[in-house]
Amino acid sequence: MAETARRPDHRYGNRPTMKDVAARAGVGLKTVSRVVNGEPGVTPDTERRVREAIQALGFRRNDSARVLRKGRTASVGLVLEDLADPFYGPLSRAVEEVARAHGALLINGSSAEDPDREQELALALCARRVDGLIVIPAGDDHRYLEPEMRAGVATVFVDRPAGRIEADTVLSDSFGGARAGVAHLVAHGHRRIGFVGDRPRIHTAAERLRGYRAAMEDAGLPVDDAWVSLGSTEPARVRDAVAAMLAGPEPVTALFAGNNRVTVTAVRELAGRTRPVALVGFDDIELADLLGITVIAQDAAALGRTAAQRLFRRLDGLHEEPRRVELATRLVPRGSGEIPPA
Amino acid sequence: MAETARRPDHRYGNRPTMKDVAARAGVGLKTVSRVVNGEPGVTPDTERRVREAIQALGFRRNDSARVLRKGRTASVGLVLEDLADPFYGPLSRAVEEVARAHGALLINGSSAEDPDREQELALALCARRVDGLIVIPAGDDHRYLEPEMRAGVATVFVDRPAGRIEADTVLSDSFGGARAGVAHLVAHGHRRIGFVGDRPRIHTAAERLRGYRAAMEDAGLPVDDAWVSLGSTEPARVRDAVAAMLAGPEPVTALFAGNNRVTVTAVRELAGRTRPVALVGFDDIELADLLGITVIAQDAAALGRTAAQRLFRRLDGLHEEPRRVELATRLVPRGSGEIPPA
DNA sequence: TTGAAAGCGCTAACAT
DNA sequence: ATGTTAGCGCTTTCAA
Repeated sequence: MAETARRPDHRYGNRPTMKDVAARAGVGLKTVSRVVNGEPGVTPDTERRVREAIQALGFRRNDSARVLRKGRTASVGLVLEDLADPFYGPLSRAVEEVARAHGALLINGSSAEDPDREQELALALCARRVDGLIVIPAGDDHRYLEPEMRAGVATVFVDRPAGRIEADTVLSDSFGGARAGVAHLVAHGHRRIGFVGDRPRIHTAAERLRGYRAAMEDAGLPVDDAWVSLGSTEPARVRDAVAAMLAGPEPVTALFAGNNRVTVTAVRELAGRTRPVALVGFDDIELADLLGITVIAQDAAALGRTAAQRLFRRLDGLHEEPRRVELATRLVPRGSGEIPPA
Repeated sequence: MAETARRPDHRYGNRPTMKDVAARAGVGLKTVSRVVNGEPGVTPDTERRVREAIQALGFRRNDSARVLRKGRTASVGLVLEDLADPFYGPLSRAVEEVARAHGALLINGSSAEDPDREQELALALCARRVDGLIVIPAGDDHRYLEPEMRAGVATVFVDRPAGRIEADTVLSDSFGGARAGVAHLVAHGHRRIGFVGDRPRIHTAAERLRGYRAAMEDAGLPVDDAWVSLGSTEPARVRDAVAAMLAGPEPVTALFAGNNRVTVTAVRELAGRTRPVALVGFDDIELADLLGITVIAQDAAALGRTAAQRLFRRLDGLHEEPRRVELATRLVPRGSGEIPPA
């Protein structure tokens, strides 16, 4: 009596369903559902039989089907720039912890700083019907998310603000941080200070440059165009920029590095030189303490945590105007920022 | 003529469905499906009308429903130890890149080195019907995954082997790497060498310790129990371990650090001392070049890439015995490992 | 070229 | 306490 497959076997390797469990346990489908979901109204004996059938068949609930019916996926999406960047690891982890506390899984992807890829990723996540979306923008126009947000996808932007739409946003105080860092260099006697940062269309890069200019202006210092260099954070580009600022008859005596990638390369470049050059970098870096690198530290985990908390508050039904939160940065003097002008 | 809601509005904020698009475009449901999925057999004019309706309604295909029907989710799960650990960032990113090349999304979660949490996460991913699973094990018994793997979830273990089941595995050569690192210290004249590693039930920690013992034995050197310390990688624990080995009348003259977390703390501890102590660490670390830290480097990205490639080959129907791949490590001398005994 | 009907595996609503 | 029915939004199958 050969039993023929009831279902085409291209799917899930022919996994058992609740129906199969019900048949085996000799109960109704809904009873299995009750046991699986821990709902009340099942006698201990029935429950035992159902559990045995589940065990014997190796049944596991298909959450895709569940999602389709319930309308919530218990998952949130995180679009960031590069999972491999040490700045985003703690941020992701913090988002994950909050999600976990709310019983949700985290789906994440890297935009690689490409606006098209950001959009493609964000929309793919929406198609998966993530309950919420946390985005570290690569692009500066997020109107493509409007239909999704109207349809109920809670969305929070982190690290950089949303472009051309209103949305919850959690940022670090890039402007204030950079201003404080540059002021610190000024206080130590520097007058020719260079700024090497990320591409200008990146919000944080622009803000930090603005902070630099503000601090210079506060001190009544002029800014020579040759002291400012924005662009890719590729080591070669940064190295060239640093070298250029240190060349010539009136080289800068101090540098402000716009983010962790720039700082790392700048430190390497300065290490090969004899004349001491002061340095303050935005973002803390592992082992910066041992190298004596003065930094403007921002709390990546707090950024992620704050954003995720906001997201889940929205999912819990919070209805209010989008809010913009700015987290303070902290100057950590370790030596490199306290070197006097040569 | 008030139009009443056809669907309860607790779901997806009442998103339009293909049915809605079909009604608006005045075509059948299947025609919409054809357009959305780029299937042939639709006249340009019909397609245009459908696209207009999609645009007007802000329709986006519900992939949950699609998954239910098709049986594949185009997503893979990654269970790792801690997304915030700089070792796992590049690994995740590499997995993501491969997944992306195959049109799949990545869902990842941290086990926090807790076997129960690893299992909970892995099974939650299976319930979501990820097509495949990449696991960096926290536990040492993975029989719980047997039903899932039989049901067709492709599974690859990375960084550490699976416990009590047969499965594809991608590892670094921890034994060989540690052996080479310790041999390097021996070659520089050290006879009393300490080993500080992670908890012994973690496979890589055990293998590296084995490599340490092998190198010592190769050199005909005895190993004093006081020179070996395995346990948590918490800074306090590591600091105490290092301090203990450096105390007493016959302190170690060199240290082998079992992983990146240990190395970082060991470097900090040694930096505060006057007597020079040689150090070789397993795992490369950012800025280790500037600090002159000699390391056994492993390629985290290659680990992730190799595992993901294996996974997708399985998903493409590869049928063969589970294989175990071991990637070579590389000794990178930078100074700390070449310090002679005090 | 197009569409109607069936059904993926589950849960909500409503019997019994 | 338990079961039956309908239907989530899509794809598959088959007919027109």
